[in-house]
Amino acid sequence: MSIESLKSSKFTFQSSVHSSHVLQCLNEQRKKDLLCDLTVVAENLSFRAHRAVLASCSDFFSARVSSHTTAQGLVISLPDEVTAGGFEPLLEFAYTSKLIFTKENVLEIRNCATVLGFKNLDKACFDFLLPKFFDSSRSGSKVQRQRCCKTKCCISRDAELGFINKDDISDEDKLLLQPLQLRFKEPEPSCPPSVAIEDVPGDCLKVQSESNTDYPLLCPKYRKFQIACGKERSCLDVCDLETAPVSLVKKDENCPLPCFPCSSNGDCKEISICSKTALNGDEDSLLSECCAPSVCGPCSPCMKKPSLTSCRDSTESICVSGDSSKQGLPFCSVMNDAESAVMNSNIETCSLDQSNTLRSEQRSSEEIEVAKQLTFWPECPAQGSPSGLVGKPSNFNCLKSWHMDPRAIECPFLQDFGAVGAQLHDGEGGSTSQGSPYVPSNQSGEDSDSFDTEGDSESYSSERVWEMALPLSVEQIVSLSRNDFQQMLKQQCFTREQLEFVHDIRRRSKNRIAARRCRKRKLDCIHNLECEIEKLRSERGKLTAERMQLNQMKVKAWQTYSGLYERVCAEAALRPEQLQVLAKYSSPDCPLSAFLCPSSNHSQST
DNA sequence: GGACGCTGTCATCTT
DNA sequence: ATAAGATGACAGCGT
Repeated sequence: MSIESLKSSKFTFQSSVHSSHVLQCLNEQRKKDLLCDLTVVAENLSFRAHRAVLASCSDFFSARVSSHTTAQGLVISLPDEVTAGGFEPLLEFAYTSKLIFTKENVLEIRNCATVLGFKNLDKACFDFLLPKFFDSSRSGSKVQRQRCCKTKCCISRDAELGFINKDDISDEDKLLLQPLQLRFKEPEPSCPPSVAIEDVPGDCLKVQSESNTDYPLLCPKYRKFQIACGKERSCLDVCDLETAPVSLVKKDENCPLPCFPCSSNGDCKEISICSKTALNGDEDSLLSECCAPSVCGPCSPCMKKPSLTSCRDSTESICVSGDSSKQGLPFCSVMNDAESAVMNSNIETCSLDQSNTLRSEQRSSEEIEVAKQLTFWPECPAQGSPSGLVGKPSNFNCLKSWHMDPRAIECPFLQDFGAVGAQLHDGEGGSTSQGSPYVPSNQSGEDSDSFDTEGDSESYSSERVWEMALPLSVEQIVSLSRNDFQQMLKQQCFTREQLEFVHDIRRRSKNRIAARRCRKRKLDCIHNLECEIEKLRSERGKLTAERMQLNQMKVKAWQTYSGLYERVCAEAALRPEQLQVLAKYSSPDCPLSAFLCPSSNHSQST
């Protein structure tokens, strides 16, 4: 395609975050009851909403809303079978794409979803999920799991392998299981439904209960601190807030701080399902959006493949529409994740043309030419390569140079550091990190010494990530579970240098986080011990005062009884030998003894 | 310029 | 065997 023809081409900018932003704004409006034009009544509760939103999610609302022309004040009473408890999560889902449910209410929600004709949920979610929840047929072989971290690990591993049956899990296990990211076994390698119970990078999730001595579920690693800090420990100590995925934060009324959904009774099982399909309408991908690391190939079908970062991912893509009439096929080139990682952005390359190999050469040069027409594209060699666009060194170079252009910093595409995805081939181009003329000389190559002493290690790591042309961010390298990480390494074609770097980044980042946790625990422990010391001091003061008071009372009582004894003995006119016998069988504390030998006993009692 | 606190990293141990 | 996390020790940096 010539430059002239490209100049006459139409360009399309497609933002995949736009829709989620819009939805988010709508949700905020709903919460503030702004621009809401619909009241939904379920049982005795009413919910405000935007009719357009509900109509777009639900057949029921679509039918009901379209039959009303009232501009304002439309009130829709839901059928009796739709409960408020079942509807509310659906309403949340309509505005957030996330369905939060428990094992207890999943059936209720499913029923409501069915009645209301909630799209994207029925088949993709419940039909898959419910058997996992309620099928007890697969529970036979499960062994009794140990509590604490090992439980989590076992469950995590089983869950990742898809062998888990939630019925097999004890309440404590559920507690541990809940924040994990479960991926049930996928029947098909492509586009399988999955359930996400999102992952917690932290460790044991048992929050200390009121009893304070309830340690059994704690990880032994934490037990020392837990025991040392005793009662003062709170959920904050266990929950790693720094790395907690927001979407799984449960609002625990017992915990003033946002923490993972743990409760003292061990009964926590809220599960969050993220769905992009509410935005893109891809029903099949409903549950796959929250799961395993996967490599997105260049073709549209693979867009359904699980995306590692889908729960938080926001992607931007540039869609360059070529002249389809000349191409013979629709041509949509979206720069792929490989490049996107290089640019710390999510610019995908995907061709609707299944035979993308043929066109990739054209596309690479075309894209460069097209990009040149965008004002922020700097000069770069328009090299073609028959090996395909993805991961081609020429494009990397271009993209790198683009990234390094100061103007590009303002480019919204470069704001996100997100997507995992495209394959990064190191074929004929070799390592893109080696000898790239676009990499600043002071940052190229291995410079571990300077790395260690860089001021901002994390940002430096991020820089290195794109220097190394890695298709994922530091955050992703660190936050991947072990299995996911291994899977990712298998799927990516890393050079040895890249591999070492990824491992290095992961190790150091994890250790950095661990060191922070460790220091925080120490500080918390010190603080708690200080509090404990204060408390003990205060308690000691109280006890000392109490003891003095009791002593005074004792003296007073002794004096009183002493007087009474004296009177009794005097009135009884006991003879001395009778008094001796009486004293013999009296305790030394008895006033009679003092009466007989006042000096010794009195001084003793005081 | 030294003390101090914070932070990242490494080495080592435990799980 | 391997990975992950915890933690002591050390070093660099800023105040």
